[in-house]
Amino acid sequence: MSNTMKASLPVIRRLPRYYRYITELKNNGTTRISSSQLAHIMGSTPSQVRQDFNCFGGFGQQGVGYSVELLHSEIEKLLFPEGKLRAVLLGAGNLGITIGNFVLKESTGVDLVAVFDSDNAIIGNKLFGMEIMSFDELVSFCQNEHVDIIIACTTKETAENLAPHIVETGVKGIWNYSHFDFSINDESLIVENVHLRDSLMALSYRVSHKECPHIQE
Amino acid sequence: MSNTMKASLPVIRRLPRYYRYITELKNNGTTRISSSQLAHIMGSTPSQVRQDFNCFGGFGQQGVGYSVELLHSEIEKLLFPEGKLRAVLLGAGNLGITIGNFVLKESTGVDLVAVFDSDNAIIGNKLFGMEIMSFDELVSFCQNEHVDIIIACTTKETAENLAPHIVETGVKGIWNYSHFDFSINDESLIVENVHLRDSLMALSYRVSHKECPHIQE
DNA sequence: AACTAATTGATATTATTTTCACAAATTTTG
DNA sequence: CAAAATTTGTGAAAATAATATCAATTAGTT
Repeated sequence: MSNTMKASLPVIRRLPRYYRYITELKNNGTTRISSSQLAHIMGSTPSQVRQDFNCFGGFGQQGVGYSVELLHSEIEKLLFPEGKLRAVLLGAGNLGITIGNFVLKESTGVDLVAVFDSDNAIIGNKLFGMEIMSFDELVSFCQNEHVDIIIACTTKETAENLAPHIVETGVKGIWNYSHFDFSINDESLIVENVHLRDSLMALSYRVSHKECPHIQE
Repeated sequence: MSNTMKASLPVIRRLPRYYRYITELKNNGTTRISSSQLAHIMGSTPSQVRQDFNCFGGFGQQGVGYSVELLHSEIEKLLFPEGKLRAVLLGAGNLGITIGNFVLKESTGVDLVAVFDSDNAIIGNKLFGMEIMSFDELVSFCQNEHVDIIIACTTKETAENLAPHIVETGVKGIWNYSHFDFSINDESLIVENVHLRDSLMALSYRVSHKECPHIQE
């Protein structure tokens, strides 16, 4: 039955939103939903909803719709098939602390297991109940403790310096908040960039060019 | 000469990255660059670079390439055509403080002019040298002080409650960190979502399905 | 038990985005 | 100064993504 081609990046990026809304529906006590209802909530089209789910074999039943319970558990399995991922935080500054807090309190599926920084003044201090470690210990820690992802909240320069060692750590992905673009974006190491400045600039462009994008010649 | 069709969203989202790298080149003292060199830095193709710039009329010279100086100033004009945007921060919690700091210290083109929160315990306190105001004052402040964008760092619930009043404020855009999806995403009000949880989940999916996306039937 | 309405899964079509190909313009070289 | 080497701008082609269509399936109704 299952069609099951590889899901494209646009589809993957919609999965968390499906999960978000379906979790809400589940908590509401809704048990069944149609592609059109879901499309309405998502601001997309019924076709897209069905097409998206069919990338993974299709979770619905013709004539009936989708079971919210089933959708929820299937998408959860897609997002976190191997249980929780183990993450380490690089950079215990303002941003690092905020993101670390977020991961600890508001994220599903990811455990924060260590914090690293370059500043000798704070190494050894406790953060989130963990001792802040030196970057010197990063590679061996990751190798020994089975770390899945690195959360990079450092400066551009620090990220740049660390980059050559990242491959040695054996991690599978980087959640990157630094202004440095980790170029190793192949199958062996996936980089998810959260470039706040870029996002703000894109908003600025769109806000400034709402009407009158450019004069047609 | 200028082709000048409306720039598509993918093009707009690449603009800040161009700006980032071109600023670096400019600071390096590089004066000229070709589309292939720039493509190499950006991890894209020469064609795409040229096509992108041609959305805005094309900044290059045949046989020569692009002037780094000119590219920099032209893209800057595209991103911030009306000078700095005026922004207000909603939510003075952990995330709000971090993002506010970021805007004050690391962003180009955006000024933070006020901070709002719902918590009576902190209203009146100073943050970034500004008195934290109550949400009750939001609409009138925005109307009187010509605010361009709202930075939403509140809870989902607070964002949901505020949503109906956002149109009244007259702002042109929302930089949204809340888990609430502002649905009014039309020409009159542009929403740029920074859904950290979604981004982390997308990373989780990609990390977990690196090899073996799904078995081809 | 047959008929109607609803709804998915799958295929086809359309739209969008990226890449290719080449003429036009410029610089460099012999 | 002509020829060769670059390199952009632009229109065409290819690839990708979104939407529409419709047969197949199910639930409900009379």
